[in-house]
Amino acid sequence: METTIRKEKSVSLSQRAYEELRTKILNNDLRPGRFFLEKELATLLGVSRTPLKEALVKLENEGLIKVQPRHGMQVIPLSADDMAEIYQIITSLECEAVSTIARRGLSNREISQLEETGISMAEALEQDDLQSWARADEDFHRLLLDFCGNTRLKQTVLNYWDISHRARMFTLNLRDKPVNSTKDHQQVIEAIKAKNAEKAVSIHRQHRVNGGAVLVNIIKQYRLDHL
Amino acid sequence: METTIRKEKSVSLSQRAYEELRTKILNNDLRPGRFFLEKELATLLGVSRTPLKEALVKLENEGLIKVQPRHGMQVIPLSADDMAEIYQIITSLECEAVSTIARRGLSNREISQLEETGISMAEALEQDDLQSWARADEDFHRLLLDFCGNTRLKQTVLNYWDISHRARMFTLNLRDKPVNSTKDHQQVIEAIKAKNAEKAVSIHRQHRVNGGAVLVNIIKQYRLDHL
DNA sequence: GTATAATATAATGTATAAGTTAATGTATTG
DNA sequence: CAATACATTAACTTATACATTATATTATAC
Repeated sequence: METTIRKEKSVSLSQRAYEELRTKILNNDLRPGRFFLEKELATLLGVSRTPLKEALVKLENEGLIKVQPRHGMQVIPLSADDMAEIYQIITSLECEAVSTIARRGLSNREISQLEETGISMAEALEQDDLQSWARADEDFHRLLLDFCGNTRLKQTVLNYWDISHRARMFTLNLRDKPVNSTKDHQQVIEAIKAKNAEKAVSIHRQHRVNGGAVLVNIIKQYRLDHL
Repeated sequence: METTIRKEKSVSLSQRAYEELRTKILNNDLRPGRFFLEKELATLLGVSRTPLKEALVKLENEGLIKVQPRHGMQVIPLSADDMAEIYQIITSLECEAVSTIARRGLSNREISQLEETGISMAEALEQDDLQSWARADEDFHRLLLDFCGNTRLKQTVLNYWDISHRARMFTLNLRDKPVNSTKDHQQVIEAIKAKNAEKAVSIHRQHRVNGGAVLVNIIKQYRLDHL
């Protein structure tokens, strides 16, 4: 508790503004496309404009928002085309990570960690808990990025996850039950165990291409052009 | 002339600070690893600290610098491992672009544009003009990114090009004459013409993997751990 | 009624002062 | 000589005042 307080005190206002704003964006608390003026946001976050501006520069650089001078900032709405672009990048880089891992191999401990996420996903499905399922699914993908060992690749993918997060969470309940995901993950793990990079990449790519297509189609189907 | 002045006037001080600082970084005008205090940079660029801070936030976000509170900012030195990481990402995303292009095909005009860069590269080699060669080489890669049509993928790759630019320019004169590059490029173009995505990707990947290995090896060989 | 010019307003850019805090220097003690 | 405590200095954070400029509103001319 005390360390939390102390840690909280050491975070600058600009860092706090950044984190709060980013959380609101990812939680769909700020309607995409709507403009928010600097003074509105400063009041909302309880800071002056200087730390707020710093936060806005970071978020714009990360592709989550766009600042239009004199009109304010807006959460960038995501179209189906945007999602297709983003998934193309995520797929490419994750496959690169999978390829690296499969060629190098993983320790038994690392394999266990991956398998545990599959168990969690299956349990979450049994309990009809899509939020837990999504977290376990993300754990799987994140572990792949961790094991790859390329910190910049991981950071780049995480950034694109952020950008697509709202759309992924928004459409979670609109998709069919993700029973295939667990199978795909298991097959990727098997291929990694066998050090079959080509197969691991092929399965993972198909997994991501399918997932991306589902998402893009939902956006088109529901005409959600302001996600 | 007047439009230049007017355009110049409309660029904010923070944008100007960002561009000047970025140019200095890419030109190796600021020694990597050395710290520069905010007030030093503000004086150097002739601005106050507010626009400078904004510039620093952007550059740090782009991975070109690191700001260490109370010590100032430093251009991030690049090690051989860093370059290996960066080239892994560039290679993966460029190959994704090549795959997309080769599967979709290019117009005759687009093919011509690519071939023109090969001509420029050959001419530059004849004249022993490595700077011109480097520009033509970059033109080739940039066109691939343009034709792919994924603006985020292009932006991400350009950002990593930026980060690696200093190392690439620094080592330009330390590498063997890049005669293979022109051949590789030509073969990629031929495979794209034939809509052979697998072949185009394979050649391009090998091209980039080789280029990356050369760079990484030069950094290791010359012990250039502060590039 | 429409187009244009003038004016007012509001949003943002920028500079800088004040406050906070971390780094450094110095003195003291064991 | 090393470790620790304290004082000083310097770097950065933050708030806000002022300047600039883009946008909105109003007035005027045709």
